[in-house]
Amino acid sequence: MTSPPPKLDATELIERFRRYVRDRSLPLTHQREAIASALFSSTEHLSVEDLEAVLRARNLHVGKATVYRTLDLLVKAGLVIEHDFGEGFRRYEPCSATSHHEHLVCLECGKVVEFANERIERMKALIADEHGFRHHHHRLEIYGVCRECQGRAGAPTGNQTATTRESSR
Amino acid sequence: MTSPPPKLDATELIERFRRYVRDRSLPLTHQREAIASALFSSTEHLSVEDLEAVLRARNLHVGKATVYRTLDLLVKAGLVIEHDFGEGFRRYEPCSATSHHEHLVCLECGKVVEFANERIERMKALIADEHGFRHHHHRLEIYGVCRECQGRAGAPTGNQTATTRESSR
DNA sequence: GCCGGGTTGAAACAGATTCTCAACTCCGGT
DNA sequence: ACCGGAGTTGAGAATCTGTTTCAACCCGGC
Repeated sequence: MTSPPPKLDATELIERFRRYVRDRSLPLTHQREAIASALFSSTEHLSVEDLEAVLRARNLHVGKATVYRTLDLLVKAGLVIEHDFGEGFRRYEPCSATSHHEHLVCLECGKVVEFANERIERMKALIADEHGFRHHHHRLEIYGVCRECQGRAGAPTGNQTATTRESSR
Repeated sequence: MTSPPPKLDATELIERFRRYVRDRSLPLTHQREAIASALFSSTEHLSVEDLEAVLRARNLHVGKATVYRTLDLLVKAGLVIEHDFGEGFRRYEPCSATSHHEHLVCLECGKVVEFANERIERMKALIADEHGFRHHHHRLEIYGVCRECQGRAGAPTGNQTATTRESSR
């Protein structure tokens, strides 16, 4: 069984971001703090739209151009991971403390469940080797229908009940 | 050992497409034949832009809406596989005769190498199961640097133009 | 050849992301 | 506190991929 990977503390991430920005003599603006804080305070895979909603809820006005620019900065700083689940837009996730993890995505409700698997990790290194590639990173996403959604639509299979809800769009 | 997965013959694929269309009482238009033929005659992972270039080179004029619609049809027919390598657009590949395969992508030159791995295939089914997901499809891409590119410079000193693979998206 | 439903293509549209550029902010030096 | 300049911001325009619209057109059965 795979356990839910705990995230780094939001405060720790913010601190690292401040350091990153300062070390490069870049200005630490209110907008940057607001965006980083909003994103780090979540454990979901947020879209830009989601993020803007969080900021609005905090009564902060930040232009979308700035949101995109700051996200790029956070990715470059290695504090945020960018995902593309094939929805036509990207999602962003605070950098996890645990090693690389993969994603199960429900095609019906968009729920994303994370899992880590040591064997897959090893295997992908092996395969890269086998083909003479120096492995850099990889992406593995499994798309399917989660238990809850199987209960609803077409599947005549049993309708067992709830599992933990991890994230929804 | 993974061997290069051979494609189905272009003629065979075209024939299947004709059958698919006919069986559904859909009209077999010149545009559909042209698009299918253009795509099937390639073993690459073509973008819509690539495909339009092939059509132009054959002096065929097909509207882009039709290209997109026909690609959807081919995917539905199971004769073409749609890929999203996170570049901001999709690529299409004639359906291979072999089972599902994965992709190794070189970050330097953009080369794509295909491989299949039975164990990964099994493992992903297992993981989906474990989380109560009905598996639909998945995507696994390993990004790294191929042997040829490792031979060349690694430092940011020189700078070959070679390939511009700097996908900002 | 006629007819009718499915198809086509140009252009409008839609959604995500990037670009433009004048106004503004951060921050180190004074 | 004040200045100055480099870097940032934001509103909107622009871009890019992909979809929708709709009148004209083609395919295929009769």
